[in-house]
Amino acid sequence: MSITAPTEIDHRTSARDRLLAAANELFYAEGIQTVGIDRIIERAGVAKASLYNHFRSKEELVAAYLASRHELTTSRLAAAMARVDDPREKILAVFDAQAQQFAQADFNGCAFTAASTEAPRGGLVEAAADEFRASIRGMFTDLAEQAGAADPVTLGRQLHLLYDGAGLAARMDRHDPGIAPSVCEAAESLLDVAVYRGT
Amino acid sequence: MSITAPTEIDHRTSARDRLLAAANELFYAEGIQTVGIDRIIERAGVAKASLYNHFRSKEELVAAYLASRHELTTSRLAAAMARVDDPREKILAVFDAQAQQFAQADFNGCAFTAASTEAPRGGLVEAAADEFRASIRGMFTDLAEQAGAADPVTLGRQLHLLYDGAGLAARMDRHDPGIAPSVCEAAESLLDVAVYRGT
DNA sequence: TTCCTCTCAGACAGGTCTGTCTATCGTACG
DNA sequence: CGTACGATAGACAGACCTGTCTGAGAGGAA
Repeated sequence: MSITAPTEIDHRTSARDRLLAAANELFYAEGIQTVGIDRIIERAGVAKASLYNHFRSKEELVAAYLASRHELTTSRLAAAMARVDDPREKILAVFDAQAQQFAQADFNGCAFTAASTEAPRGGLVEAAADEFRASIRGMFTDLAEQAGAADPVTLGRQLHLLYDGAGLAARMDRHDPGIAPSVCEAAESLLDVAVYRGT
Repeated sequence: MSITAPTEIDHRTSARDRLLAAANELFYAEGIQTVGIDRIIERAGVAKASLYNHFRSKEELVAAYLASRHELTTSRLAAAMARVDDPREKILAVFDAQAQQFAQADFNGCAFTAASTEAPRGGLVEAAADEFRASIRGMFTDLAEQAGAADPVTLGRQLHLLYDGAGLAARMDRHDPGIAPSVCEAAESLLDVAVYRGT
């Protein structure tokens, strides 16, 4: 855990990007309340006035951090789905991509869930979380429909439940390696029953 | 909630109980970081010195709050399970009891999950969360075995994943009424596949 | 009575935080 | 060359936090 230079700060990149990178690292690893503005600007190598020049408040910085997470996660899932053709395999590819995240050393659960428990209700964080969840939900519902589920809305919901539970358990149980296989098995079971195909 | 009897001992436990009740309300509804000691003692009608007479620190008060939650939740689930005989119905009774919690107006997700995202790693909160999760996991594994699952450990894990996901989704999606039925259906599907019984 | 213990109300210290402001520095551009 | 602008370092205000301490009150026990 080298405090000195965990990430090389490239002063050619804009102050805004450096702030977002620092926010990503620190907010995700340690939480929003415990990481103060001073730590962000120190890591980013940026003056405090510059931060408040790019973002009106800490909450806006948090919202930008979540927006970047949203983009990163959905594009990663989209890439995983694009690698296969069969809808059923696309669903499994999503859970596979999720499992790869669990294996990362810096994995710390869903950023939106964590931010939502720390932020006040009705703010920018809640809005960002709602948007993210709607996106994931839509993805699963579409996949359920393509896979031929009799009730795509319900199967989409169930897959989302599984996705949520997996992310939460992986954080709470600290990378328990037994989670990922159980998740994939469960997804297949839910699929089988919903598509009425038998095992 | 014991009625106050004017003995010395009851006065002592009364202050402690009032503090725990206040902690339960405020920590659960608003989070641990955002609720300060002053709000706790004001709600409990207790002096600050009395709080630090009963608990060495805020973290210890939080740990006591989580311990009371642990006891409350596990006894509620045990009562729900005791009402039926068939192991399969016991499993559904657990998810039914959980769904009843979702319907409560003050439901705000899993207290252990929330506390864990706010607390530093390696403290009393993490220990309490680990204990709680192990208890729930053991319950599901036992039920899976009683239900005749071919692989009770895996089914127990999957039911736990479902339980986690349901609690998380119910908070993030703000009591979406579609969650509970989907959870029960999913539990049945997982059971059916694991017990090899067909639908 | 006197003592002893618990309680209350609140001041206080020492630290944190966000957001604003000043004052200086470097550099691009007219 | 001169000017304008963005960035920097850091002080500052105002609010919050936890945990300690003081002083006083109430009630049971010797």
